[in-house]
Amino acid sequence: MNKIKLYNTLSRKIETFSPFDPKEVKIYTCGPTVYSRPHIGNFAAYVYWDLLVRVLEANQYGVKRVLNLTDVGHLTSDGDEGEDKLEKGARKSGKNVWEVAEEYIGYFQRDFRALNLREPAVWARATDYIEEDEELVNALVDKGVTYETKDGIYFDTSKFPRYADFARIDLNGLKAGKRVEFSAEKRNPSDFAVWKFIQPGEKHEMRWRFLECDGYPGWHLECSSIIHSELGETIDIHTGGIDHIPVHHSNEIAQSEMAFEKRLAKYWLHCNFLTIDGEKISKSLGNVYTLDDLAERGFSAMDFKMWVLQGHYQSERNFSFRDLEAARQRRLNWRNLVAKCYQNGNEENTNGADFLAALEAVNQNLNSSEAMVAIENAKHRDLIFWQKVDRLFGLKLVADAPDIDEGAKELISQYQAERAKKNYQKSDQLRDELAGRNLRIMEQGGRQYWQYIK
RNA sequence: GGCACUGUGGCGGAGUGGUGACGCAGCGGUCUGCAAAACCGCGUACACCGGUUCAAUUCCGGUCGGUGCCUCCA
Repeated sequence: MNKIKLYNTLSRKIETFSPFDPKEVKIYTCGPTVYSRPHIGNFAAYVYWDLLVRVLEANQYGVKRVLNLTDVGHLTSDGDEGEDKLEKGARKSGKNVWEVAEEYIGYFQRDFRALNLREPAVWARATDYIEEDEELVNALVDKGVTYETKDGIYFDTSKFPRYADFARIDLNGLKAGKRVEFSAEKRNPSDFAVWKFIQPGEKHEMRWRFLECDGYPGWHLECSSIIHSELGETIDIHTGGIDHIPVHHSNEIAQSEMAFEKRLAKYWLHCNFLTIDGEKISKSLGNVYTLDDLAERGFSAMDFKMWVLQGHYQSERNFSFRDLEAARQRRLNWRNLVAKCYQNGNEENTNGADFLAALEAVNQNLNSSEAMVAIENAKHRDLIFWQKVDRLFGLKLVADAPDIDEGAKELISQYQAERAKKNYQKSDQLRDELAGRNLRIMEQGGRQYWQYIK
Protein backbone atom coordinates (compact mmCIF):
# COMPACT_ATOMS: atom_id res chain seq x y z
CA MET A 1 0.00 0.00 0.00
CA ASN A 2 1.33 3.39 -0.95
CA LYS A 3 1.54 6.28 1.41
CA ILE A 4 -1.25 8.73 0.96
CA LYS A 5 -0.80 12.23 2.32
CA LEU A 6 -3.77 14.35 3.22
CA TYR A 7 -4.17 17.79 4.71
CA ASN A 8 -5.95 17.38 8.01
CA THR A 9 -7.89 20.41 9.18
CA LEU A 10 -7.61 19.12 12.75
CA SER A 11 -3.85 19.63 12.82
CA ARG A 12 -3.65 22.12 9.95
CA LYS A 13 -0.92 19.90 8.56
CA ILE A 14 -0.38 17.36 5.82
CA GLU A 15 -0.36 13.94 7.44
CA THR A 16 0.28 10.41 6.26
CA PHE A 17 -3.04 8.67 6.01
CA SER A 18 -3.44 5.65 8.24
CA PRO A 19 -6.94 4.16 8.56
CA PHE A 20 -8.36 2.12 11.41
CA ASP A 21 -9.17 -0.71 9.03
CA PRO A 22 -7.67 -0.71 5.51
CA LYS A 23 -10.42 -3.03 4.35
CA GLU A 24 -13.07 -0.49 5.26
CA VAL A 25 -12.09 3.14 5.35
CA LYS A 26 -15.05 5.00 6.77
CA ILE A 27 -15.87 8.28 5.14
CA TYR A 28 -18.68 10.69 5.73
CA THR A 29 -19.44 13.50 3.31
CA CYS A 30 -21.74 16.36 4.20
CA GLY A 31 -24.29 16.23 1.44
CA PRO A 32 -26.65 18.75 -0.09
CA THR A 33 -29.72 20.44 1.23
CA VAL A 34 -32.51 19.47 -1.07
CA TYR A 35 -34.63 22.53 -1.65
CA SER A 36 -32.85 23.91 -4.70
CA ARG A 37 -30.88 22.73 -7.69
CA PRO A 38 -27.28 22.05 -6.78
CA HIS A 39 -24.95 24.25 -8.83
CA ILE A 40 -21.52 23.59 -10.22
CA GLY A 41 -19.91 24.92 -7.05
CA ASN A 42 -21.67 22.21 -5.07
CA PHE A 43 -20.64 19.60 -7.55
CA ALA A 44 -17.00 20.66 -7.59
CA ALA A 45 -16.93 19.50 -3.97
CA TYR A 46 -18.41 16.11 -4.82
CA VAL A 47 -15.88 15.70 -7.61
CA TYR A 48 -13.07 16.31 -5.13
CA TRP A 49 -14.47 13.77 -2.68
CA ASP A 50 -15.01 11.33 -5.49
CA LEU A 51 -11.32 11.72 -6.24
CA LEU A 52 -10.57 10.95 -2.60
CA VAL A 53 -12.54 7.71 -2.78
CA ARG A 54 -10.95 6.73 -6.05
CA VAL A 55 -7.45 7.46 -4.77
CA LEU A 56 -8.06 5.27 -1.74
CA GLU A 57 -9.37 2.50 -3.97
CA ALA A 58 -6.44 2.84 -6.34
CA ASN A 59 -4.25 2.22 -3.31
CA GLN A 60 -6.14 -0.98 -2.52
CA TYR A 61 -8.19 0.36 0.36
CA GLY A 62 -11.79 -0.65 0.80
CA VAL A 63 -14.08 2.31 1.29
CA LYS A 64 -17.42 2.70 2.99
CA ARG A 65 -18.79 6.14 2.41
CA VAL A 66 -22.00 7.68 3.64
CA LEU A 67 -23.48 10.77 2.08
CA ASN A 68 -26.41 12.51 3.67
CA LEU A 69 -29.31 14.27 2.05
CA THR A 70 -30.56 17.11 4.20
CA ASP A 71 -34.26 16.92 3.61
CA VAL A 72 -35.23 18.66 6.82
CA GLY A 73 -34.63 21.50 9.13
CA HIS A 74 -32.64 24.29 7.56
CA LEU A 75 -33.89 27.76 8.22
CA THR A 76 -33.54 30.84 6.14
CA SER A 77 -31.45 32.59 8.74
CA ASP A 78 -29.29 31.86 11.68
CA GLY A 79 -30.37 32.73 15.16
CA ASP A 80 -32.83 29.91 14.91
CA GLU A 81 -35.35 32.14 13.27
CA GLY A 82 -36.84 32.54 9.87
CA GLU A 83 -38.72 30.31 7.56
CA ASP A 84 -37.66 26.77 6.87
CA LYS A 85 -36.34 26.65 3.32
CA LEU A 86 -38.07 23.43 2.47
CA GLU A 87 -41.37 24.85 3.68
CA LYS A 88 -40.73 27.95 1.63
CA GLY A 89 -40.02 25.88 -1.47
CA ALA A 90 -43.19 23.92 -0.90
CA ARG A 91 -45.28 27.04 -0.48
CA LYS A 92 -43.93 28.45 -3.75
CA SER A 93 -44.37 25.31 -5.81
CA GLY A 94 -47.68 24.15 -4.40
CA LYS A 95 -46.16 20.84 -3.42
CA ASN A 96 -45.75 19.47 0.04
CA VAL A 97 -42.33 19.45 1.64
CA TRP A 98 -41.83 15.75 1.09
CA GLU A 99 -42.46 16.14 -2.62
CA VAL A 100 -40.10 19.08 -2.84
CA ALA A 101 -37.36 17.10 -1.12
CA GLU A 102 -38.00 14.12 -3.38
CA GLU A 103 -37.81 16.25 -6.49
CA TYR A 104 -34.47 17.79 -5.62
CA ILE A 105 -32.99 14.51 -4.43
CA GLY A 106 -33.82 13.26 -7.92
CA TYR A 107 -31.99 16.16 -9.55
CA PHE A 108 -29.03 15.73 -7.31
CA GLN A 109 -28.66 12.03 -7.94
CA ARG A 110 -29.12 12.44 -11.65
CA ASP A 111 -26.30 15.00 -11.82
CA PHE A 112 -24.22 12.91 -9.45
CA ARG A 113 -24.43 10.00 -11.87
CA ALA A 114 -23.85 12.18 -14.90
CA LEU A 115 -20.55 13.13 -13.31
CA ASN A 116 -19.76 9.44 -12.94
CA LEU A 117 -19.14 9.81 -9.23
CA ARG A 118 -18.69 6.67 -7.14
CA GLU A 119 -21.95 5.95 -5.37
CA PRO A 120 -21.83 6.10 -1.60
CA ALA A 121 -22.57 2.91 0.29
CA VAL A 122 -25.46 4.72 1.93
CA TRP A 123 -27.54 7.66 0.78
CA ALA A 124 -28.73 8.82 4.16
CA ARG A 125 -31.87 10.93 4.30
CA ALA A 126 -32.01 13.02 7.41
CA THR A 127 -35.69 12.22 7.93
CA ASP A 128 -34.87 8.52 8.20
CA TYR A 129 -32.82 9.15 11.33
CA ILE A 130 -35.24 10.96 13.58
CA GLU A 131 -35.18 8.23 16.21
CA GLU A 132 -31.39 8.41 16.31
CA ASP A 133 -31.70 12.17 16.60
CA GLU A 134 -33.96 11.80 19.59
CA GLU A 135 -31.60 9.34 21.26
CA LEU A 136 -28.76 11.76 20.73
CA VAL A 137 -30.72 14.62 22.23
CA ASN A 138 -31.59 12.44 25.21
CA ALA A 139 -27.96 11.50 25.66
CA LEU A 140 -26.94 15.15 25.65
CA VAL A 141 -29.70 16.09 28.06
CA ASP A 142 -28.59 13.27 30.38
CA LYS A 143 -25.04 14.60 30.33
CA GLY A 144 -26.32 17.96 31.43
CA VAL A 145 -24.84 19.90 28.54
CA THR A 146 -28.11 21.26 27.22
CA TYR A 147 -30.72 23.71 28.37
CA GLU A 148 -34.24 24.34 27.30
CA THR A 149 -35.65 27.59 26.02
CA LYS A 150 -39.14 28.26 24.82
CA ASP A 151 -38.18 27.37 21.25
CA GLY A 152 -35.93 24.39 21.70
CA ILE A 153 -33.20 22.39 23.36
CA TYR A 154 -29.84 24.07 23.11
CA PHE A 155 -26.32 22.75 23.41
CA ASP A 156 -24.33 24.76 25.91
CA THR A 157 -20.99 25.15 24.16
CA SER A 158 -19.33 26.34 27.33
CA LYS A 159 -19.73 22.75 28.60
CA PHE A 160 -17.44 21.55 25.82
CA PRO A 161 -14.10 23.21 26.52
CA ARG A 162 -12.57 22.15 23.19
CA TYR A 163 -15.34 23.89 21.28
CA ALA A 164 -13.20 26.64 19.76
CA ASP A 165 -10.23 24.39 18.98
CA PHE A 166 -11.37 22.92 15.70
CA ALA A 167 -12.11 26.17 13.97
CA ARG A 168 -9.46 28.01 16.00
CA ILE A 169 -11.94 30.75 16.53
CA ASP A 170 -11.78 33.39 19.16
CA LEU A 171 -15.05 33.04 20.97
CA ASN A 172 -14.57 36.36 22.67
CA GLY A 173 -14.16 37.99 19.28
CA LEU A 174 -17.48 36.55 18.27
CA LYS A 175 -19.27 39.33 20.01
CA ALA A 176 -22.85 38.72 20.77
CA GLY A 177 -25.07 40.76 18.56
CA LYS A 178 -22.27 41.85 16.25
CA ARG A 179 -23.75 40.11 13.30
CA VAL A 180 -25.56 37.17 14.77
CA GLU A 181 -29.01 37.99 15.96
CA PHE A 182 -29.42 35.55 18.71
CA SER A 183 -32.09 34.58 21.06
CA ALA A 184 -31.90 36.37 24.37
CA GLU A 185 -32.36 33.01 25.96
CA LYS A 186 -29.11 31.66 24.51
CA ARG A 187 -26.35 31.52 27.10
CA ASN A 188 -23.47 31.83 24.63
CA PRO A 189 -23.44 33.16 21.10
CA SER A 190 -22.05 29.86 19.85
CA ASP A 191 -24.77 27.73 21.45
CA PHE A 192 -26.95 25.95 18.96
CA ALA A 193 -30.27 24.13 18.87
CA VAL A 194 -30.23 20.35 18.87
CA TRP A 195 -34.01 20.20 18.81
CA LYS A 196 -36.57 22.82 17.88
CA PHE A 197 -40.10 23.15 19.17
CA ILE A 198 -42.80 24.22 16.79
CA GLN A 199 -44.52 27.30 18.13
CA PRO A 200 -48.30 27.57 18.21
CA GLY A 201 -49.46 28.91 14.86
CA GLU A 202 -46.16 28.12 13.17
CA LYS A 203 -46.60 26.33 9.88
CA HIS A 204 -44.21 23.45 9.70
CA GLU A 205 -45.30 20.36 7.85
CA MET A 206 -42.36 18.25 8.92
CA ARG A 207 -42.87 17.57 12.59
CA TRP A 208 -42.24 14.82 15.07
CA ARG A 209 -43.67 14.31 18.54
CA PHE A 210 -40.85 14.42 21.03
CA LEU A 211 -40.59 15.65 24.62
CA GLU A 212 -44.35 16.15 24.62
CA CYS A 213 -44.12 18.71 21.85
CA ASP A 214 -44.18 18.84 18.07
CA GLY A 215 -40.76 19.67 16.79
CA TYR A 216 -37.94 18.84 14.47
CA PRO A 217 -34.20 18.24 14.78
CA GLY A 218 -31.65 21.04 14.87
CA TRP A 219 -29.70 21.44 11.69
CA HIS A 220 -26.40 20.02 12.88
CA LEU A 221 -27.84 16.96 14.50
CA GLU A 222 -28.40 14.75 11.48
CA CYS A 223 -24.74 14.38 10.61
CA SER A 224 -23.88 13.19 14.11
CA SER A 225 -26.80 10.76 14.14
CA ILE A 226 -26.15 9.36 10.70
CA ILE A 227 -22.44 8.91 11.32
CA HIS A 228 -23.06 7.15 14.58
CA SER A 229 -25.71 4.87 13.19
CA GLU A 230 -24.12 4.03 9.82
CA LEU A 231 -20.40 4.20 10.51
CA GLY A 232 -19.91 3.94 14.26
CA GLU A 233 -18.17 6.04 16.82
CA THR A 234 -14.97 7.18 15.16
CA ILE A 235 -14.71 7.42 11.42
CA ASP A 236 -11.58 7.79 9.33
CA ILE A 237 -12.39 10.79 7.18
CA HIS A 238 -14.99 13.50 7.38
CA THR A 239 -15.27 15.78 4.37
CA GLY A 240 -17.06 19.01 3.68
CA GLY A 241 -16.80 22.54 2.42
CA ILE A 242 -14.48 25.04 4.04
CA ASP A 243 -17.49 27.02 5.18
CA HIS A 244 -18.47 24.22 7.52
CA ILE A 245 -15.42 24.53 9.73
CA PRO A 246 -16.54 27.29 12.09
CA VAL A 247 -20.16 26.36 12.68
CA HIS A 248 -21.44 23.08 11.35
CA HIS A 249 -18.43 20.91 11.97
CA SER A 250 -17.58 22.55 15.26
CA ASN A 251 -21.11 21.82 16.40
CA GLU A 252 -21.03 18.31 15.04
CA ILE A 253 -17.85 17.57 16.96
CA ALA A 254 -19.25 19.09 20.12
CA GLN A 255 -22.46 17.10 20.16
CA SER A 256 -20.97 13.79 18.96
CA GLU A 257 -17.91 13.81 21.15
CA MET A 258 -19.91 14.92 24.15
CA ALA A 259 -22.61 12.28 23.64
CA PHE A 260 -20.45 9.31 22.65
CA GLU A 261 -17.20 10.24 24.39
CA LYS A 262 -15.21 9.26 21.33
CA ARG A 263 -13.38 11.28 18.79
CA LEU A 264 -15.68 11.84 15.82
CA ALA A 265 -13.19 11.65 12.96
CA LYS A 266 -9.49 11.10 12.55
CA TYR A 267 -9.08 13.21 9.43
CA TRP A 268 -11.07 16.24 8.38
CA LEU A 269 -10.82 17.37 4.79
CA HIS A 270 -12.25 20.63 3.56
CA CYS A 271 -12.49 21.89 0.04
CA ASN A 272 -12.41 25.50 -0.97
CA PHE A 273 -15.07 27.44 -2.84
CA LEU A 274 -15.57 28.36 -6.44
CA THR A 275 -16.06 31.81 -7.77
CA ILE A 276 -17.50 32.37 -11.22
CA ASP A 277 -15.91 34.99 -13.43
CA GLY A 278 -14.29 36.32 -10.29
CA GLU A 279 -17.49 36.65 -8.32
CA LYS A 280 -19.18 34.74 -5.61
CA ILE A 281 -21.86 32.34 -6.74
CA SER A 282 -25.16 33.97 -5.98
CA LYS A 283 -28.62 34.23 -7.38
CA SER A 284 -28.51 37.99 -7.66
CA LEU A 285 -25.50 37.81 -10.00
CA GLY A 286 -27.25 35.26 -12.16
CA ASN A 287 -24.23 32.99 -12.13
CA VAL A 288 -25.72 30.00 -10.39
CA TYR A 289 -24.95 27.51 -13.13
CA THR A 290 -26.18 23.94 -13.00
CA LEU A 291 -24.88 21.09 -15.11
CA ASP A 292 -27.85 21.66 -17.39
CA ASP A 293 -26.71 25.22 -18.00
CA LEU A 294 -23.31 23.93 -19.05
CA ALA A 295 -24.95 21.37 -21.31
CA GLU A 296 -26.93 24.13 -22.99
CA ARG A 297 -23.65 25.73 -23.92
CA GLY A 298 -22.35 22.46 -25.26
CA PHE A 299 -20.25 21.28 -22.34
CA SER A 300 -20.59 17.81 -20.93
CA ALA A 301 -20.40 16.72 -17.32
CA MET A 302 -17.02 15.18 -18.13
CA ASP A 303 -15.75 18.52 -19.43
CA PHE A 304 -16.67 20.06 -16.12
CA LYS A 305 -15.08 17.22 -14.20
CA MET A 306 -11.88 17.65 -16.19
CA TRP A 307 -11.90 21.32 -15.29
CA VAL A 308 -12.35 20.55 -11.59
CA LEU A 309 -9.59 17.97 -11.54
CA GLN A 310 -7.13 20.37 -13.14
CA GLY A 311 -7.00 22.27 -9.88
CA HIS A 312 -6.60 21.47 -6.24
CA TYR A 313 -9.40 20.98 -3.77
CA GLN A 314 -7.90 23.33 -1.21
CA SER A 315 -7.49 26.29 -3.49
CA GLU A 316 -10.10 28.75 -4.41
CA ARG A 317 -11.01 28.20 -8.01
CA ASN A 318 -12.41 30.65 -10.47
CA PHE A 319 -14.71 29.22 -13.07
CA SER A 320 -15.09 30.69 -16.52
CA PHE A 321 -16.33 29.29 -19.78
CA ARG A 322 -13.02 30.09 -21.36
CA ASP A 323 -11.28 27.76 -18.91
CA LEU A 324 -13.98 25.16 -19.31
CA GLU A 325 -13.28 25.24 -23.03
CA ALA A 326 -9.60 24.60 -22.31
CA ALA A 327 -10.51 21.64 -20.13
CA ARG A 328 -12.76 20.22 -22.79
CA GLN A 329 -10.00 20.48 -25.36
CA ARG A 330 -7.66 18.65 -23.05
CA ARG A 331 -10.21 15.90 -22.49
CA LEU A 332 -10.83 15.49 -26.21
CA ASN A 333 -7.10 15.23 -26.77
CA TRP A 334 -6.85 12.51 -24.16
CA ARG A 335 -9.73 10.69 -25.73
CA ASN A 336 -7.93 10.66 -29.06
CA LEU A 337 -4.92 9.16 -27.36
CA VAL A 338 -7.24 6.34 -26.32
CA ALA A 339 -8.45 6.03 -29.90
CA LYS A 340 -4.85 5.68 -30.99
CA CYS A 341 -4.44 2.62 -28.77
CA TYR A 342 -6.77 0.63 -31.01
CA GLN A 343 -4.50 1.41 -33.92
CA ASN A 344 -1.16 0.68 -32.30
CA GLY A 345 -1.31 -3.05 -32.93
CA ASN A 346 2.40 -3.70 -32.87
CA GLU A 347 3.33 -1.65 -29.82
CA GLU A 348 4.21 -3.65 -26.79
CA ASN A 349 1.72 -3.97 -24.02
CA THR A 350 3.23 -2.30 -20.98
CA ASN A 351 0.45 -3.17 -18.57
CA GLY A 352 0.01 0.47 -17.80
CA ALA A 353 3.22 0.63 -15.78
CA ASP A 354 3.66 4.33 -16.47
CA PHE A 355 0.50 4.91 -14.52
CA LEU A 356 2.37 4.58 -11.22
CA ALA A 357 3.80 8.08 -11.58
CA ALA A 358 0.29 9.47 -11.78
CA LEU A 359 -0.77 7.51 -8.73
CA GLU A 360 2.19 8.76 -6.74
CA ALA A 361 1.31 12.32 -7.66
CA VAL A 362 -2.30 12.04 -6.65
CA ASN A 363 -1.31 10.37 -3.39
CA GLN A 364 0.25 13.67 -2.42
CA ASN A 365 -2.82 15.30 -0.95
CA LEU A 366 -4.93 14.64 -4.03
CA ASN A 367 -2.69 16.50 -6.42
CA SER A 368 -4.64 15.63 -9.52
CA SER A 369 -3.05 18.46 -11.46
CA GLU A 370 0.38 16.91 -11.03
CA ALA A 371 -1.05 13.49 -11.86
CA MET A 372 -2.32 14.86 -15.15
CA VAL A 373 1.20 15.89 -16.03
CA ALA A 374 2.41 12.39 -15.26
CA ILE A 375 -0.29 11.10 -17.59
CA GLU A 376 0.72 13.51 -20.31
CA ASN A 377 4.40 12.72 -19.93
CA ALA A 378 3.97 8.95 -19.78
CA LYS A 379 5.99 7.20 -22.45
CA HIS A 380 3.78 4.15 -22.94
CA ARG A 381 0.05 4.63 -22.94
CA ASP A 382 -1.80 1.50 -23.86
CA LEU A 383 -5.44 0.73 -23.28
CA ILE A 384 -4.71 -0.69 -19.84
CA PHE A 385 -3.06 2.60 -18.93
CA TRP A 386 -6.17 4.53 -19.93
CA GLN A 387 -8.43 2.15 -18.07
CA LYS A 388 -6.42 2.90 -14.96
CA VAL A 389 -6.72 6.61 -15.63
CA ASP A 390 -10.46 6.17 -15.94
CA ARG A 391 -10.63 4.30 -12.67
CA LEU A 392 -8.72 7.10 -10.97
CA PHE A 393 -10.52 10.09 -12.45
CA GLY A 394 -13.78 8.61 -13.70
CA LEU A 395 -13.60 10.57 -16.93
CA LYS A 396 -15.07 7.77 -19.07
CA LEU A 397 -12.33 8.25 -21.65
CA VAL A 398 -12.36 4.65 -22.83
CA ALA A 399 -16.14 4.41 -22.84
CA ASP A 400 -16.36 7.65 -24.83
CA ALA A 401 -13.79 6.46 -27.34
CA PRO A 402 -14.96 3.10 -28.63
CA ASP A 403 -13.14 1.43 -31.47
CA ILE A 404 -14.75 2.04 -34.86
CA ASP A 405 -16.91 -0.54 -36.58
CA GLU A 406 -16.26 -2.43 -39.80
CA GLY A 407 -18.32 0.03 -41.84
CA ALA A 408 -16.12 2.91 -40.80
CA LYS A 409 -13.00 0.88 -41.40
CA GLU A 410 -14.23 0.12 -44.89
CA LEU A 411 -14.83 3.82 -45.56
CA ILE A 412 -11.33 4.61 -44.40
CA SER A 413 -9.71 2.10 -46.73
CA GLN A 414 -11.85 3.36 -49.63
CA TYR A 415 -10.75 6.90 -48.79
CA GLN A 416 -7.13 5.86 -48.81
CA ALA A 417 -7.52 3.99 -52.06
CA GLU A 418 -9.18 6.92 -53.82
CA ARG A 419 -6.56 9.30 -52.53
CA ALA A 420 -3.80 7.03 -53.76
CA LYS A 421 -5.42 7.16 -57.18
CA LYS A 422 -5.57 10.98 -56.83
CA ASN A 423 -9.30 10.68 -57.24
CA TYR A 424 -9.82 13.69 -54.99
CA GLN A 425 -13.45 14.34 -55.67
CA LYS A 426 -14.34 10.86 -54.49
CA SER A 427 -11.92 10.95 -51.58
CA ASP A 428 -13.28 14.30 -50.38
CA GLN A 429 -16.74 12.84 -50.48
CA LEU A 430 -15.60 9.92 -48.37
CA ARG A 431 -13.90 12.33 -46.01
CA ASP A 432 -17.20 14.15 -45.51
CA GLU A 433 -18.92 10.87 -44.91
CA LEU A 434 -16.40 10.00 -42.21
CA ALA A 435 -16.85 13.44 -40.69
CA GLY A 436 -20.54 12.63 -40.48
CA ARG A 437 -19.51 9.76 -38.26
CA ASN A 438 -17.39 12.16 -36.17
CA LEU A 439 -14.19 10.69 -37.58
CA ARG A 440 -11.22 12.27 -39.27
CA ILE A 441 -8.13 10.80 -40.83
CA MET A 442 -4.78 12.19 -39.81
CA GLU A 443 -1.24 11.32 -40.63
CA GLN A 444 1.75 10.82 -38.45
CA GLY A 445 5.11 9.54 -39.59
CA GLY A 446 3.70 8.32 -42.90
CA ARG A 447 1.07 6.25 -41.10
CA GLN A 448 -2.56 7.10 -41.14
CA TYR A 449 -4.75 7.18 -38.05
CA TRP A 450 -8.35 7.99 -37.39
CA GLN A 451 -9.46 10.36 -34.66
CA TYR A 452 -12.66 11.62 -33.19
CA ILE A 453 -13.43 15.15 -34.28
CA LYS A 454 -15.33 16.17 -31.15
C1' G B 1 -13.37 44.72 13.76
C1' G B 2 -11.65 39.27 14.57
C1' C B 3 -9.55 34.76 12.23
C1' A B 4 -7.53 32.61 8.03
C1' C B 5 -5.94 32.06 3.02
C1' U B 6 -3.66 34.06 -1.29
C1' G B 7 -0.63 37.01 -5.21
C1' U B 8 3.28 32.35 -10.90
C1' G B 9 3.72 33.99 -18.50
C1' G B 10 -2.49 35.83 -22.93
C1' C B 11 -5.97 32.51 -19.73
C1' G B 12 -5.69 28.60 -16.23
C1' G B 13 -2.55 25.90 -13.01
C1' A B 14 1.35 22.62 -10.28
C1' G B 15 5.95 22.82 -8.14
C1' U B 16 10.84 23.84 -6.39
C1' G B 17 16.82 26.82 -2.33
C1' G B 18 20.45 26.25 -8.00
C1' U B 19 18.55 23.27 -15.75
C1' G B 20 11.22 28.04 -17.21
C1' A B 21 5.78 21.40 -14.84
C1' C B 22 1.53 20.80 -17.72
C1' G B 23 -3.08 22.29 -20.39
C1' C B 24 -5.65 25.82 -23.48
C1' A B 25 -4.79 29.91 -26.65
C1' G B 26 -1.01 32.30 -29.91
C1' C B 27 3.32 32.46 -33.36
C1' G B 28 6.87 29.96 -36.87
C1' G B 29 8.05 25.51 -39.53
C1' U B 30 7.47 20.39 -41.67
C1' C B 31 4.03 17.50 -44.21
C1' U B 32 0.12 18.31 -47.82
C1' G B 33 -4.22 18.29 -54.14
C1' C B 34 -7.22 21.41 -50.72
C1' A B 35 -8.82 21.70 -45.70
C1' A B 36 -7.98 19.68 -41.13
C1' A B 37 -5.00 16.99 -38.08
C1' A B 38 -0.39 15.50 -36.62
C1' C B 39 4.69 16.40 -35.68
C1' C B 40 8.89 19.89 -34.57
C1' G B 41 10.23 24.58 -32.67
C1' C B 42 9.03 29.32 -30.15
C1' G B 43 7.71 32.65 -23.81
C1' U B 44 13.54 36.50 -20.66
C1' A B 45 6.45 34.02 -15.15
C1' C B 46 6.92 33.73 -10.23
C1' A B 47 3.26 41.52 -6.74
C1' C B 48 6.85 45.11 -4.39
C1' C B 49 10.91 46.24 -0.74
C1' G B 50 14.41 44.39 2.52
C1' G B 51 16.94 40.09 5.05
C1' U B 52 19.28 35.02 5.32
C1' U B 53 22.34 32.35 1.60
C1' C B 54 27.63 31.04 -2.75
C1' A B 55 22.51 30.98 -4.81
C1' A B 56 15.34 32.72 -3.61
C1' U B 57 10.02 32.40 -7.47
C1' U B 58 10.88 28.88 -3.41
C1' C B 59 12.90 30.47 3.61
C1' C B 60 12.16 35.04 7.08
C1' G B 61 10.25 40.19 7.90
C1' G B 62 7.61 44.26 6.01
C1' U B 63 4.51 46.92 2.19
C1' C B 64 0.66 46.80 -1.28
C1' G B 65 -3.26 44.09 -3.69
C1' G B 66 -7.05 40.03 -3.83
C1' U B 67 -10.27 36.54 -1.42
C1' G B 68 -12.85 33.72 2.17
C1' C B 69 -15.11 32.89 6.85
C1' C B 70 -17.10 35.08 11.37
C1' U B 71 -24.61 34.56 8.86
C1' C B 72 -27.96 29.19 5.42
C1' C B 73 -24.14 27.76 1.95
C1' A B 74 -19.65 23.02 -1.29
